[in-house]
Amino acid sequence: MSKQIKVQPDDSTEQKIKNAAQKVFIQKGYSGTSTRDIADEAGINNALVNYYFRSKEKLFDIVMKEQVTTLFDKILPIVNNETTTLAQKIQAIIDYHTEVLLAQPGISLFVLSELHNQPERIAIYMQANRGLSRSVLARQFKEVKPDINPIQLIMTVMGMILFPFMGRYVFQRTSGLDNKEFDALLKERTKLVPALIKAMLED
Amino acid sequence: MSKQIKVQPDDSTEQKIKNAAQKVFIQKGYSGTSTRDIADEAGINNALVNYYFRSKEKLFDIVMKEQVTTLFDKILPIVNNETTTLAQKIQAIIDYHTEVLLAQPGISLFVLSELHNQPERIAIYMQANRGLSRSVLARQFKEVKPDINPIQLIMTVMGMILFPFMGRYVFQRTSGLDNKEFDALLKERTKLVPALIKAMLED
DNA sequence: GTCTATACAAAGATAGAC
DNA sequence: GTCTATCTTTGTATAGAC
Repeated sequence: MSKQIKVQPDDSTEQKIKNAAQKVFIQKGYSGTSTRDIADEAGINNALVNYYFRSKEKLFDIVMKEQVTTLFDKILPIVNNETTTLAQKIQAIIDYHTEVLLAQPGISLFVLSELHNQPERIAIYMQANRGLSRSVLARQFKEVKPDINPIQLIMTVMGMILFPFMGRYVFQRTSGLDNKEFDALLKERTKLVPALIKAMLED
Repeated sequence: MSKQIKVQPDDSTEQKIKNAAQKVFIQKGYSGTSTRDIADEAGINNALVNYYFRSKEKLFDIVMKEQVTTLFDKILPIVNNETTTLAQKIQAIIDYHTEVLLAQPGISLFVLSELHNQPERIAIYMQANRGLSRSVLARQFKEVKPDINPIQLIMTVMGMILFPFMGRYVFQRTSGLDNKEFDALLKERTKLVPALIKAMLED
């Protein structure tokens, strides 16, 4: 009698294709990926990619939109929270991005790279455009540092957190650290970076 | 009698192809670029690409190696200078990268992206591997901050400088600034970033 | 050295059988 | 809904004329 009531199956063919597409697109980029790669990764016939998503481009749009949302749109509630301090917001952004990227390390490089390769499509992906510079965070920053554009703060925080993930391969090589040790370094940055920003705000 | 003595012509067909390849590869990435794109950009027949460089892959290797050198290897003399202070080194790195990227804004995203897409070829491109962590700069940093891995400093500095160039399109959009204004912001960072790092070293 | 023409392979997409 | 087979386009590379 405890029958499941029509749960969306996460192992439906459509979902399998989407998951596979996300993985392969992030790894190889749009033009480096063939629809056959995706079909192979999903373990299904290559004709089904077109059957479910009409074209490679449409499937890519879906994946890309999701990653842009994860990277940018989801921090909007944080930066527009009226009840938190500036320092709390920064810490929250740092913690969020670190958590996301530890789970899916490739997305920041993927998103920025594809936006660079296809700037004419940026409008399709980015919706919350002026979200950052008109945010509560920007207003709070201006009260402390009226001479500095708030975008400088955003770029600084994001650069310090995201960049090590984007260049991980290089940095891990030059430092000789293994995966576990480097992960520890990345987590250490969730404390190191706020300390730096604190100095920026007080000085 | 004042005859030029065999100057390498920068407008030779071979050079035109290399210049075109650099431009197109940086714009579209390896797999997004066709040899016809390169030939068109160079204004020559597409057969000549293979004639001069044997294959797309070999041509790419040449371009890529050059960009990696520009981005990483060329700062080695700076970080290994025995006569400069830590703060001077950091300022020099910042000034160098800012200058390079203002002239050629795409290279950091290009290099990191291709290294990510083709990690198995990283050995071909990166030679000065342990250069950073065994540098004079690393030694000097350890004297001030023995508890922090010097790679944290490197990642922080590079992240703060390079990241705004990598996400320029996004940030310019969210800030509503035009090209000139955003360039000014980028230059402002050559002073803003060292001030932050100073706080990191003193605290 | 440079061009035209073309061979050859890879990739996106569709038709039609099951 | 899923498969096989195939059409078409695009892209890499080479042969051969000039």
